Amino acid sequence: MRYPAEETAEKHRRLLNVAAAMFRERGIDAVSVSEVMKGAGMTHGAFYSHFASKEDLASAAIQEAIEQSNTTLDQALADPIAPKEAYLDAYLSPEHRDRAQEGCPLAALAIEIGRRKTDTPLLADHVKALLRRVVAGFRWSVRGSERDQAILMTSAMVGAIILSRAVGDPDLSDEILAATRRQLAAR
Amino acid sequence: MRYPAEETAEKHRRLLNVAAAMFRERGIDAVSVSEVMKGAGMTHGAFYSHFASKEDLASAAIQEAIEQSNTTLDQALADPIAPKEAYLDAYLSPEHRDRAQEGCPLAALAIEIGRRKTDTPLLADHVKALLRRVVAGFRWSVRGSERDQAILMTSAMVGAIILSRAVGDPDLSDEILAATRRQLAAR
DNA sequence: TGTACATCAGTGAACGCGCGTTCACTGATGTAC
DNA sequence: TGTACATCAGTGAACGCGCGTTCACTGATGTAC
Repeated sequence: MRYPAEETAEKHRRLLNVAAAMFRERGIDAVSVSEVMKGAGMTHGAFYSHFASKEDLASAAIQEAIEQSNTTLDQALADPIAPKEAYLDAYLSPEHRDRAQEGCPLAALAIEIGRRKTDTPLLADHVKALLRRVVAGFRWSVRGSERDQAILMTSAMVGAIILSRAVGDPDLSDEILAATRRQLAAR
Repeated sequence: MRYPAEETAEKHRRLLNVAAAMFRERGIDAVSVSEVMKGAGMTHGAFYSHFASKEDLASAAIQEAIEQSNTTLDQALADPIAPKEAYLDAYLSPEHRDRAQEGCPLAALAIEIGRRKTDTPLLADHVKALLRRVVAGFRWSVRGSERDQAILMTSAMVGAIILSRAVGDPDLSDEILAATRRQLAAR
């Protein structure tokens, strides 16, 4: 049967949010179309009224996750005293490590996206924009190499979250986050 | 038919090497048992004469990849002049980025291993040993925080390779490697 | 404003396919005598 | 040293299963008049 336009748009939005969360938590390949549809309260057949393919959903969900994650940086940049420290605190926190489904898409999907190639441009644009904002928005101790420092910071943050999730050991995991935070805040 | 013991052991070794390479290149989930067997020149049925399950092969192949990757650090530590710079040069090189199949298992599999949980202890032990050797084997500019510096270095190296593989853009990819290298060498 | 009908998002059965795993079978090797 | 036979790695067909995708059907909505 036909449905009201606003209801359809709302379901589409719900689908994107559910997919963006499930993909980040478990990986794109490991999540089935049926699971996403079930998560949004529908049956799998309706999927193709919203997206042309799973590949298509993946791109849209990655874009959605990128947009969501940008608000974390927005909030840190709004900190009048120490935006860099606010960003480090939020990103390198045990909460972020334990909640991949609403966390940084780079830390959750970068390896998988690197392999599927289709969505690498999406990530490239995101990283470029991220670096630009980080270079301009944070205070850097060494002059002249701001962009290099922003790249090191980004690499280390992404790497630290990934490693903290990959080592089961809670002590080592916490230490990786804390040490990376200390080192990056000290510069 | 029965086969000579040495021939069987050789096939087992070949299986491990093929799996360690294919898993790093394409991810554990994306590689099928049949593909690994074909890569080792056998048919899929023989797989269960060598491993109890794909899960079992995954653990063994991760261990194999870890051991292989340790020789990269061995070589750098053997450098009499600048072991840290030698390690950074080898790890943060375009060659390493482009050859995941023979590269660092952390950069290739950390996210997937973080999700499957079974093999997180393997990675924890690897990271602990890696940090110990890096702390002891490299020269550190700031005294007292050697372990923190080693953790930042490891996080940044792993993150930089993952990001350099995830952004399609060749210029940005090269820049991420070069900037991370410059920043880590400067300390 | 009321009526007739085309639209199309959602349902659930069905599709072909490749997955991990099992199994009956083969036959040279390694062992017992 | 020669003979008889148990072993077991490898083959390839077959298993059930879940995947992404397709399809005939439904029926309230939105549109045309």
